[in-house]
Amino acid sequence: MTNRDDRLFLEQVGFRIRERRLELKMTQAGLAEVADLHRTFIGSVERGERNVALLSLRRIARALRVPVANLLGEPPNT
Amino acid sequence: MTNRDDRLFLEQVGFRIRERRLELKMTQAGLAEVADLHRTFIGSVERGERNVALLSLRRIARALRVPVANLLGEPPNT
DNA sequence: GTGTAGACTGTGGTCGACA
DNA sequence: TTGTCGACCACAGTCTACA
Repeated sequence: MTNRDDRLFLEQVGFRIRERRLELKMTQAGLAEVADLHRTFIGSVERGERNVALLSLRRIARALRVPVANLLGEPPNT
Repeated sequence: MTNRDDRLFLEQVGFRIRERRLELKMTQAGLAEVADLHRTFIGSVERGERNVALLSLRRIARALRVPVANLLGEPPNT
């Protein structure tokens, strides 16, 4: 558990967060402050090292002004 | 932290999980087995008592054969 | 500006038992 | 069949410090 597939998924989520953050020209520290999370934690999430909890992901999504779903990289649906 | 808004969000996610589970005529124990999570944990998630982690939410979504985004109850976007 | 490392606290998640 | 109640362990998330 935390097999290859899981890691890949978390890495993709992390990558989308980073992409969006850079799009907004924010730093990790800046995002951390808006999301009310710690800077080092944001960094490890972006690297796909953390199995982030739903409420934290939502805080990040809000700080990036996108729906949580946009960070998941799933096919749009139903 | 775990303010009213957060609780409401988790409750909505929980409700969507329960809705979908009943649609598939599964029991909590049945869902738990397919998702490889514990029965009591599924129950508490459905009640919105748990800030479920992303990988666990994904396991649940897969067991319910829906994208994770479908459980979030967000407006479709971008 | 970011990654890493370590120590720490709270809670995600397991499990068994009983209503 | 589901909710609840502990007891328990792993890890989410904080924080400081240094490259």
